[in-house]
Amino acid sequence: MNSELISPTSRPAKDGWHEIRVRIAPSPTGPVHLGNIHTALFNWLFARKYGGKFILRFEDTDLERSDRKWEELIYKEMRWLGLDWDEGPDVGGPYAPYRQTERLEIYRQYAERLREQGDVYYCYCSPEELEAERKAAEQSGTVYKYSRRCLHLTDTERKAKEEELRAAGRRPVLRFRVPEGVTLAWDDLIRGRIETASDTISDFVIMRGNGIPLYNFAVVVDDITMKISHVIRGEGHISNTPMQLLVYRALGERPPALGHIGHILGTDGKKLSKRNGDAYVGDYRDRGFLPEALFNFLALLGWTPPDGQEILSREAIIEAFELERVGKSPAIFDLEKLEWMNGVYLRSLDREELVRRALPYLQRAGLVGEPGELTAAQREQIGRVVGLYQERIKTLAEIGPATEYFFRDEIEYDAKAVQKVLKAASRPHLEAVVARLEHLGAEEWRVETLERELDGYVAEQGLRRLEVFQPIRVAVTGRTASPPLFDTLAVLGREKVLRRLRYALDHLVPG
RNA sequence: GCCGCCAUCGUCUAGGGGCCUAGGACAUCGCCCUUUCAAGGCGAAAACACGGGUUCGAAUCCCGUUGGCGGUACCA
Repeated sequence: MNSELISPTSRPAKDGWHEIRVRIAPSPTGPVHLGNIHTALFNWLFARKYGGKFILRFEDTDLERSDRKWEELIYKEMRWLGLDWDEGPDVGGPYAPYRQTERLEIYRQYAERLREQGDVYYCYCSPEELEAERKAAEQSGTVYKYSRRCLHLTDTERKAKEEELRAAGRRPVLRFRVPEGVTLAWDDLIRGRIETASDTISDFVIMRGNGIPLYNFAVVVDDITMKISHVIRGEGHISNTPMQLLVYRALGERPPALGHIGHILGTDGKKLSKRNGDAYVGDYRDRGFLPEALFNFLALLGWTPPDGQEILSREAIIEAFELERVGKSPAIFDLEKLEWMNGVYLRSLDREELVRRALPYLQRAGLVGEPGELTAAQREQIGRVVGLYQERIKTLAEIGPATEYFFRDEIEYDAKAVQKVLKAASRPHLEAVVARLEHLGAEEWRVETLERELDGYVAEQGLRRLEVFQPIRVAVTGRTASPPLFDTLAVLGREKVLRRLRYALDHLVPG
């Protein structure tokens, strides 16, 4: 058995790696999936931890689905999360180009070399013929492997096939000749040794007739030519690895260190999708999650720092990050924990920063104008409002609905709240409150004075605060739950409060 | 079907033969604080998938079973 294909398990910067070079190679065919950004994060952390390079490269050989707009989105999401890259299509680098469709000549040369060595051969089979082979294998219950009929063609047969294809306006594909009796093995950075017998692998296509390379070939050529030292990717790639090892071997190259991390799954244990939770990075931005919270949360999916700390700054995560502490089992994405963590980060923001982050969401809710057009006074007022909700929201998207009653003149009254609290029995209390508050001028409208008046009334009448406060609360906010009453009244302002109190007096329900 | 990977509370995980009557976090429940809602404090409930080995001793090592996931493409 041939076992020389072991890739190094060495730790970086400890034995002989001149430079740590890792990469993330997404295909720009759609929105950025959380799983991809998770993989990107781990690569980024690894590079940053060991002073290596983090490279961004696009695998855009799926011509049908690849689009520049998706490339732009990848840039955007990476920047949003704070994952910066040292080399990439936009910033260039010593191993440019970083887009596979611009590297076709490179693949052609490597393919040509493999052909000269006899490691690949032309295959003229049509999709229909291959399909028939597969069907036959399936029916006879044997494992499907390409028949290799094109490998054994005589010269005249080959000529004929060539003509046939040319007439149809097509060219043959290049197929890899998988050797028999070889053990393809590597010591996975996070799973230990993994082995596969080459006999279980069918001769795979490495290049289409049109010169577009296929994944298992292009990825190897890119990693070789870009001098990638460590490949950290999702466990879905484990089954591709043996084929890639074959290509490295044929090319006489030592494979990079390989590490396969677990996938991120939805709550049903299946791949993340709309059904079991949002799958794309942008979804989480829209829902009001802070990038630093998502960063922290994603880092903890499949990795834990030695001290078990959960709330960690970006710097602390880089500092503590070790591939040795990355787990191998898949992780279910727990939205509730993310929400908790987002709340923690939200609460840690200072007032000014909170306003800055909340503004886009308030705007989207139609409650405030363009950030640039706000007066200092308006900004100040927004600050007071969001301040009241800072420890009451888990995501920024909640800020609009939560604070609506501060911004609108007309508010919506929750029907159940009205039924329960705004009863005729509260009339004397509300009237007394209006009478007391009316005397307060706008300049006296402060938490202390409001507290003095309202508590004064409660004390004089020997009431419980709740009896008086809840009707007021529902009258001015439309609901039974709000920030502390005095604060709410103070921020709401004299005019809105008195107007709503009077309105409520006109609309009390029986009881 | 075949090949491969994975398997500790509902979830994320600690644990790498005795320190485990299995620890932490989220969620849940209870109590405290309290003008409501939060936040915060305290506490409770909750797991080593199953079966064989190895060993004086197994959550930790080995084998099998079961389950989940992935691959089996001229997708990446």
